[in-house]
Amino acid sequence: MTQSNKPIVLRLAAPVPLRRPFDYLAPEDLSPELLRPGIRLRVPFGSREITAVLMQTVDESSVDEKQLRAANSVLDDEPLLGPSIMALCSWAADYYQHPVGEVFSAALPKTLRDGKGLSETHWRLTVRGKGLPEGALSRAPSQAKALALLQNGEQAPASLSEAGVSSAVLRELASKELIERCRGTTKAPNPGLKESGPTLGEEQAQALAAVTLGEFSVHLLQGVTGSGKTEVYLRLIAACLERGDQALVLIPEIGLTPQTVERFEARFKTPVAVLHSGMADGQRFAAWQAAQCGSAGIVMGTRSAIFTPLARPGLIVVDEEHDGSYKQQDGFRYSARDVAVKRAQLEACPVILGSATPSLESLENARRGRYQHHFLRGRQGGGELPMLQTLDLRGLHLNAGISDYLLAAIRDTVETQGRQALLFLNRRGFAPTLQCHDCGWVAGCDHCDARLTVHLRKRCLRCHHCAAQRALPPQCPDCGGRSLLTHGLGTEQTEEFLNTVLRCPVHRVDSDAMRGVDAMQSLLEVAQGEEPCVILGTQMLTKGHHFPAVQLVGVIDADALLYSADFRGEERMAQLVVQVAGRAGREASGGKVLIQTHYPDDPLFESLRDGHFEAITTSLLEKRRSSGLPPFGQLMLLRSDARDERDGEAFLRAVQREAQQYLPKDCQLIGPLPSAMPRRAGRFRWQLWCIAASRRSALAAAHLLVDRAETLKKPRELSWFIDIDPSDVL
DNA sequence: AGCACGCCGACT
DNA sequence: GTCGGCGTGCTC
Repeated sequence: MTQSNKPIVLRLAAPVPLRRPFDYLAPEDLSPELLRPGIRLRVPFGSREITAVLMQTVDESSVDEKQLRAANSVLDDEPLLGPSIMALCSWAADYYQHPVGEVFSAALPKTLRDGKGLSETHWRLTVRGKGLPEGALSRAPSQAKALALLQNGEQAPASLSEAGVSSAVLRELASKELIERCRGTTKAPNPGLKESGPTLGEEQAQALAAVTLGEFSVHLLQGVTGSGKTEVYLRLIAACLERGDQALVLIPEIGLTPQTVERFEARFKTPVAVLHSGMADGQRFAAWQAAQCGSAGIVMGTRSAIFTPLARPGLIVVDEEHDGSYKQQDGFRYSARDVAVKRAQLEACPVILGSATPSLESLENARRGRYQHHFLRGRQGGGELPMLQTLDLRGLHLNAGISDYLLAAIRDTVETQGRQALLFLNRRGFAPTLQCHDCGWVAGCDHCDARLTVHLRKRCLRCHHCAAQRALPPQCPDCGGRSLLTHGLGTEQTEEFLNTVLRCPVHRVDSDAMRGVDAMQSLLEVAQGEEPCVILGTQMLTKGHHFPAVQLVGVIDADALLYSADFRGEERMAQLVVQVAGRAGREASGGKVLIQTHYPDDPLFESLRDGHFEAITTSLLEKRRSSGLPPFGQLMLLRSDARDERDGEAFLRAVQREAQQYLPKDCQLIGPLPSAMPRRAGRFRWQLWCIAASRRSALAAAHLLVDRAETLKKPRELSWFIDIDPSDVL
């Protein structure tokens, strides 16, 4: 009996937007044990050569073997991605129904995606350097010192420069062939502390004790601003490092301020690798490598850092887990918080989700006992929670949105008490509408179903949904009328008003005012300086920053948040008010929060006033349960985007018709519906909702929808995508 | 996403 | 007569 010598088939993730892997034959003359999942290969792809990641080797290809091409070369002798990251990426590609290749791309820095090798970043002694007789470099003390440091093994450039060794000295030693570059290898992170933390409170100690390292568990750590969540993270990280493991810390996008990193660096001796989207490729690559080889004990980053491989993962922390920036809003639309939980499971380590205002999803998971729930109720350092007060706006006279009562409170804060006031208004610009008083014309965007916002400072009209911008017209373009009115309110207007009635500085904090890299930094410096002032801003203000001298927080228009078309409007409003309130009186006591609303009797405001965030979440969860919305039903959207007004609707309707008969029983298709803003940037957007009662059928439904959408023929210029667990349904 | 192949307008 | 416009179809 002749046994045919079956070739090994390589299943690869190729960096193309296709939802399937590609099979190849192994390169000629290669010992099979080198073909380990997680290595990269160069393979011919159409007419070009690409870098792909080996997912697995299989005995038989799903395509005709004659069509298989052989890989050109193997790039790595060791897998770049370990088994848990490999499994994580495969899971994510399936769960989010996103092309595998693009998911794997998220786990590699650009340099490695492009096929370059791991760089040799560290320094070590050469044979010659090791054999150097004692006292040989007595005339070059800095070189001798560097050599002495390297006796203990290879060193990263960062740790050498910290020890006072300049790169010039290293160059000199390298030219004498006493030292050489090498690849940094796994090395236990230095678990030592630079400084010890404060004594833990009882609740903090309890939370800390509940986390067992070395096994999977999910912990929801709920504590108001100033309750010491970070201290619990730091203690856990210390324990993790003590075991020789690394910790991965995720923080929201805007929260990644130098201060956040500094706080960790001040506590620990181990290097902290920082990863975020704004970094240069080189820096990012260096941080990735430090995480992957294990030379950094702490890896800290924004959303995308969740896919960074760690040599010895021991703990994952997701700070401000409710934060919207954890959900990617284009391309690969994953939630880093949810991926973190999956990753912890695969790595068999604990994950801590921390927030003052947890998402309803996490709260429900805690209620069901899937997550352990820990509360930190007391404020560290004896600071008291600010008093929340609603201000009934009905019938009151307003100046730029500010009632006389709020103005008096601001005056009292800055002028009498010499403290700072923080005002929150979630609309930038001067006014959201420009109208002609003579004919009623309203300035609208040519490309979106939106009104243009008046920006007086820049004397222009801007669309906040696309790039459109034009000069402020001197007269009505329709009738030539000269009296143009503005309606509604924006931060610019309130700023202008406050400047006319207050003597202290008014600092505006929105994406217009915070253009430069340093703008936020210098504002924070002003705020730390404790000079009496008003800080007026949008959403930007609610994230993480410390304003120690703020005594009064004003929410100028709480109602606007409630009117959101999104079903998460109320949840967001409550989170936002609590977050913004957390900025008040952090160090001092007697902080006050004033919420301006026309609906002071709304139970939501009543609960906020009484400090019952839990009462709010309980009632919101009840509403979600009765309507079958998340977290009780799993939501996904098939969204279309086309130049033609009707194409998207027709396409989604066709998908719906075909999918309907195969849909699991506990799933429901709704729509197609036009988006809340049907036309945006010149494209018409439609969406098909799918709500599934169970996770299992949600996955089946997602497969089904994508399969139908891929098969059905569609107009050329129509594009579609699926959004699993969407954060915004607008 | 790339990239090639493919069939119609203004240039050396 | 060709260079090149971007429509459309494929990539193991």
